[in-house]
Amino acid sequence: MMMKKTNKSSQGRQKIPIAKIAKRTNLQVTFSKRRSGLFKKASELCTLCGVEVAIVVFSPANKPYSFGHPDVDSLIDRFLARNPNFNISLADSCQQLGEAHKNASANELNMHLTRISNQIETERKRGESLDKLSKTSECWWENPVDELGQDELRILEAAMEELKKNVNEQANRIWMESSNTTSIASSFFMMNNAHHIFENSRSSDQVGSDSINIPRAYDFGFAGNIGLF
Amino acid sequence: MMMKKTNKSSQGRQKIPIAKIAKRTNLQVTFSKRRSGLFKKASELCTLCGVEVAIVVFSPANKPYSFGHPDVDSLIDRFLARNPNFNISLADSCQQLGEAHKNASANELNMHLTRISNQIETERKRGESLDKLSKTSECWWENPVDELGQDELRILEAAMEELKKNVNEQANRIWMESSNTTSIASSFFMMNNAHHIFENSRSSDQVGSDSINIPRAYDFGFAGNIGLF
DNA sequence: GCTGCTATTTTTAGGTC
DNA sequence: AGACCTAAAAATAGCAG
Repeated sequence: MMMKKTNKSSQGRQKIPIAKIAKRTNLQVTFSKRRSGLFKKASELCTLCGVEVAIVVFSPANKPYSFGHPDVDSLIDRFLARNPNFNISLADSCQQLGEAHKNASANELNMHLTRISNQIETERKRGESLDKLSKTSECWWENPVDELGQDELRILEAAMEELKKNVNEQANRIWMESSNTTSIASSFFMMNNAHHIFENSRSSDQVGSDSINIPRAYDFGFAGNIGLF
Repeated sequence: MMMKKTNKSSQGRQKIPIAKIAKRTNLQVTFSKRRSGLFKKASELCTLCGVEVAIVVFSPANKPYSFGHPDVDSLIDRFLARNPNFNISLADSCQQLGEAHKNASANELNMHLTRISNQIETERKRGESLDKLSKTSECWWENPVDELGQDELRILEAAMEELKKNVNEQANRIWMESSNTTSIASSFFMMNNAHHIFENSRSSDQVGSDSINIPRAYDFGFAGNIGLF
């Protein structure tokens, strides 16, 4: 109806091929916009369908960004729990650990235990989500484990041996329960501008939880703030 | 130009509020469509900007779906590598393990070692990405570890004690390297219809790698294919 | 569950500030 | 890096099969 404005301020969205963007500045802008779009889509999916979503993005400069509802770490935990060899015993596990270490470099060793201790800590922090399952387990295995310092492994090894017998039945019940319930206890979103920490500082940079957070400076003991988005 | 068809077959896209969808069937369809959309957006972001993205979604029925470029696990590893307590020793780690186990239920115990063995396996499978770092490590720690069966832990414990001294320097170098390179060696996408395995079967259901994969049936020893998306 | 359809909403490329 | 603008491109709600 209206005549087209002569000083057309924009020709609107242009079609671009899905291939690596050449222009650095362009790429940067697109990365920001599409990352936001992706996180928005994710949060909509969470709300609309009552599901849980975690996203991790590493920028071209290797800077991590993340979105998580209810939070990235618990979802990663849960995802990693899809278990290829569920019937492994603690002894086997430790043997594997040893085997792996035999052929590992110093760095690999560190990463091993980095990851393992990380897992353990995360594990310890939750556990409330597993409370409902506690009731179902017999306590026979708790008795022998009492004052285990360095010998805990042996004892647990034996316990595990027994434990294996109950795993499948238990697993069955767990899965049945989880597939019957649609309730995803969820109360907030988190969009994290994630970060690497090699010392012990922990900067948060989380977006979400109703409002946008205030960006914080990174705290690298050795490198300061890594540039480039 | 064309007159509008009287038998309008559709009123097109309807606006819906971003709130939990009430109708189960509707929710299911929306979940599928939007999940696909999300994964597509993610893959476009990867291609356009040369970045790495991992997504994990748990459906209302708790079934995990995932997208990852180049793959979910390595990105999760990398993400988890932002390490709150990098200086922990293997001894500490094992003690923590023991402590945690002391207060854990049978299921929790299994999940502990499930996760740990999982981590170990993942770790063993890669390592090629860390090859460049192998050179930098001294081999002093390899000598004592030779015929370690049940005693591997003690030996490694000692080794770790020494190893701690090199960690920070090593970490520094790793981080420097990774933040200086923009090259994200990437050659394919993976869209995993992930799964829980409580026995030992490993179904892949991976989409991507240039083409769409052929869906496979799940292989649960106890429950067959778990319904609901 | 899926594919296809279509009308509409939503995203976003390329600008400017 | 953001916020805003425009108009074209892309995603998708509701329905059919």
